[in-house]
Amino acid sequence: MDRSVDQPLQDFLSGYHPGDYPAVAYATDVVLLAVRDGEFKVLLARRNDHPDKARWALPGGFVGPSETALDAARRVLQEKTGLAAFPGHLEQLCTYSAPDRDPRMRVVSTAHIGIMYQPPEPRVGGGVDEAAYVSIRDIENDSSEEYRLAFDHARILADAVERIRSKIEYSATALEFLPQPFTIPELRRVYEAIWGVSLHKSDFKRKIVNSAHLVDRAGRLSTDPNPAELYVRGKSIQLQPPISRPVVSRSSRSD
Amino acid sequence: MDRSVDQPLQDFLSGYHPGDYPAVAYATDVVLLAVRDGEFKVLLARRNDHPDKARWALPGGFVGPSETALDAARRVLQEKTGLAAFPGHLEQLCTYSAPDRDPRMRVVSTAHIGIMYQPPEPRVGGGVDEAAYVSIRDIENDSSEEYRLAFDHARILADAVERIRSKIEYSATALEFLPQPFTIPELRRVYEAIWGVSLHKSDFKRKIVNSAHLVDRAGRLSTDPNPAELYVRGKSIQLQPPISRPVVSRSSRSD
DNA sequence: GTAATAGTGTCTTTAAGACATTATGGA
DNA sequence: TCCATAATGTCTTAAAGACACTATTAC
Repeated sequence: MDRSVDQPLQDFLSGYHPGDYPAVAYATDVVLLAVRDGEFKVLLARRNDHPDKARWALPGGFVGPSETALDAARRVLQEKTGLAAFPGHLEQLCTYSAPDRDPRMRVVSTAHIGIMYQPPEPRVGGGVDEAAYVSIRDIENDSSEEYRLAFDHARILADAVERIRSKIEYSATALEFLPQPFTIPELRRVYEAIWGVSLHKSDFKRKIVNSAHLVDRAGRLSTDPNPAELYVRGKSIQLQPPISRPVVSRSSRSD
Repeated sequence: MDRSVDQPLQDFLSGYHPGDYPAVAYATDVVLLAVRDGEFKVLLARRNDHPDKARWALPGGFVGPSETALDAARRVLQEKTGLAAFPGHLEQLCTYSAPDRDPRMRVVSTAHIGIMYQPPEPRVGGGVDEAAYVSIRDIENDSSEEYRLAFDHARILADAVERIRSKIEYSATALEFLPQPFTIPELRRVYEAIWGVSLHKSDFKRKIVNSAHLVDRAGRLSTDPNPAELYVRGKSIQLQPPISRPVVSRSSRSD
């Protein structure tokens, strides 16, 4: 336990001496998730410089001196999507602090999960030549090196995906993937895309509609063949009792 | 959106220029939770210097240059408990990055939750005069200023407590508060202390024992009046189906 | 004996899971 | 007419929640 700059608890609690603490670069990485074309996808940008040149990476950036990490994540999303204000859900995922996670210098990064409905085509430029929404399943089942992400971003993405797959079991998070109003079958397809399974229609509807104050009815105005009833979010952010995720969680649907 | 050092995404993805990024001090705060004397408690240390002099605070410290935040949290716990190796459960909670959360300078802190069985009396010294395990309920119901914590530690503690109250519903986390082996009634008292409710004995036992591979039987060796059966952790880290927390979550039990 | 605690059994209500059936409108 | 999709109804099995009861030992 002999560390060169091993700053014990007491220094933090009883006073500090400017310069005694190790400084780090503080950044954020953003996992923007969406269901596009019936598939669970993530926004990636291809690196065009070393290290990990030409690999796919999560969008990210440094946190400014007057920003919180959440502010910085929101700004990164605005820049990448081109939207004036990021309209979706944004939450903190986890902080990655391995000293060697970036070979250039010490960068501590607080990753965030963003969720929005139908994000526009990503912006390129400013040093990024290629950005795209990539299928999560393609990344998970990647046997080539095509989708081996830069830095520790594979780990970050896996953590984000698992967080969301778990969270939609017991919360209203899945509604973030849809516009308002939405139909129950649309919501079911969100679950099916995220979990990679197919769900029974009637059981699914019963669970959603019976969960207290999760969704409220909002008429029936769709122009579909057989128009489904419309719903909007209710005041509850919990799905109780939870909807249980089938055991298989990847590559088990229509392939 | 005019920020003085507003480092856009492209700088991070396409290269960097040393010195262009804002440096921060990186720290960890630790919420060490335990059930002691039948009460849900947290380890606090009283500050003996400004700012927030004489207020209770969470133990914490800077993250060393070769440490992860988790390493630093483990080290802080070793120092505070006096144990050679922290024997309990340790997980990341959340990162707090408000620019003004410490009035002295910018300190970004990744908070952690520690859980252990029967932590020893905390160590004092090294600039800390008083450290104690304080009842969560006393903090939550504090009408005086006695337990107004330093910095943003009230928020961190509230987040940690809610995380654990929620997590024991669906995971094996509650077992971390007990030694091995343990009895079902002991485990029930852990739930009762954390949630601040009383639970039905038979229903509780049925849920725990029926949850697949959560606990395994390990004989009956207790010296209690009517010795209860002993159990050890099973291989499952999930409690499925979850055990639902009663609606009231504070100050509703024996007071 | 009484009190305290551990454990068992059971009954009712509720939800889950599977599946059959009806309704609507387009190709 | 056939097909795709939305919605309803129902039947069986399993779990939740409430509660009654027995067993063991300290006092």
